[in-house]
Amino acid sequence: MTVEPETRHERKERTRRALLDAALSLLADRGFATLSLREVTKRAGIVPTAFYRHFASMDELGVALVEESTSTLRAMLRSARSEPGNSTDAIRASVRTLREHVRAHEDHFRFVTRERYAGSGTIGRAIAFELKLFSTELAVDLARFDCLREWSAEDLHMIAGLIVTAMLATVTELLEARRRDEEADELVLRIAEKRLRLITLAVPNWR
Amino acid sequence: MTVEPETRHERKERTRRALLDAALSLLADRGFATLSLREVTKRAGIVPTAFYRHFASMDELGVALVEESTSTLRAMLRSARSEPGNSTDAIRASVRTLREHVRAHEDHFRFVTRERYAGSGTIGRAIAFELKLFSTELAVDLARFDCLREWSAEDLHMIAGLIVTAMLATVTELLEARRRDEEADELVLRIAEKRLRLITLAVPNWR
DNA sequence: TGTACATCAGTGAACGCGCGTTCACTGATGTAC
DNA sequence: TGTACATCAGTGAACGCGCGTTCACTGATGTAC
Repeated sequence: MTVEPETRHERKERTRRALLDAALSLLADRGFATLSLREVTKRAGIVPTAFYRHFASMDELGVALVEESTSTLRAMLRSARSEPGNSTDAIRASVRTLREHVRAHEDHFRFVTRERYAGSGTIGRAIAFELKLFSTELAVDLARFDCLREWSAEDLHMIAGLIVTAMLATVTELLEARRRDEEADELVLRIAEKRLRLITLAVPNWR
Repeated sequence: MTVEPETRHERKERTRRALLDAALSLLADRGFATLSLREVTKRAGIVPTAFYRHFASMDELGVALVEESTSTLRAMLRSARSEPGNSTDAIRASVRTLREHVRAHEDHFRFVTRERYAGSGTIGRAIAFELKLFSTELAVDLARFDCLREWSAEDLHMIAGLIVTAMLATVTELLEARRRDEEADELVLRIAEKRLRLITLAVPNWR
């Protein structure tokens, strides 16, 4: 086993990563606002004062977590886009995609769903902004469907918002249905599918 | 102006009320977990140690807030129940009822929507439990409608959950649309009505 | 390649502060006779 | 009604602790020649 040479830059990046991971692991059952700088550095294995080599404040670390998390969300949206046009299949596939991504990045999804309403600080606003963007992108996607082509912008945003809200509810349900409990997981997915199906069934009757 | 005589019990009750109100006002833009006992007692106008004459811990105060808030929620459900059977009118009336109750008890609604996902402590669990109960009661109400009479229990709970989720989203939107901004308020209500209408339109197509 | 200097991630001591909780207390209200 | 004692909401001093932030530092890595 040879010793990997590591540049100063690489080492710094590794410590930054350790700080972010330390924060994420501490966030498993608490809100971001209750995290202390000393706690995070302790778990990351550095001295408190070294924190400032990476972030000016805990708030700045929080913003970095939002950025990471939203790029996870975006990756999910990209996956979901390449799915069948048939609505029943699309729903099925979307929900499965959601499950996969939630399981692969539980900490990011927990962070987003938990901090969304946690306060009125920088983090909450950043998350709200990203989710709004997310909903808007979904509205654009929906507009491509034949049956929705003539809907007004407001109505498209309304339905996109409803879908995002329903999906976020599913995310928190998945996070509560503890990993490995296959049965609870499947129930959550079945209800999630039903919710989406209900929404699509309403479309032909609109107006 | 005569001096009101006050029993020891009345005085104690008044201080307890002051503690709850102090907490609620501090919760306007922060999470419950970030509140300190000293801060709450300071705002309530008593010395920190006197806190223990009323609650064994901040957590116990939090539970008292959950109880208060859920009784506010129940009062709202009761109002909503005495509404017209016609679905369009019922939706309109429900949304207006929601607005009224939110405006009358902003602090309770903010507390519930914010602490719902805030952590995994006693408070979050108590709120989740109450909302589940709320959703179940709504499912029972829905079962009385002709068009939903033959739905399975799972499907009724699914639709009730969707409605509760949509309504909670409306609550946070109302809390964000600052009081007095009549225009923003009306927009929120219009979208809220549309969401509910969309859900009801799906019903005849189910199965 | 070798040397001399600059950079900078991480260290460790120190600071003042607000925290939750303990304790013995005060003095007004309540109760028993 | 008057007195003597009990209750108990609220007080104030004190404690040890973890907090964020400052500062001068160390020593390995990077750079210029």
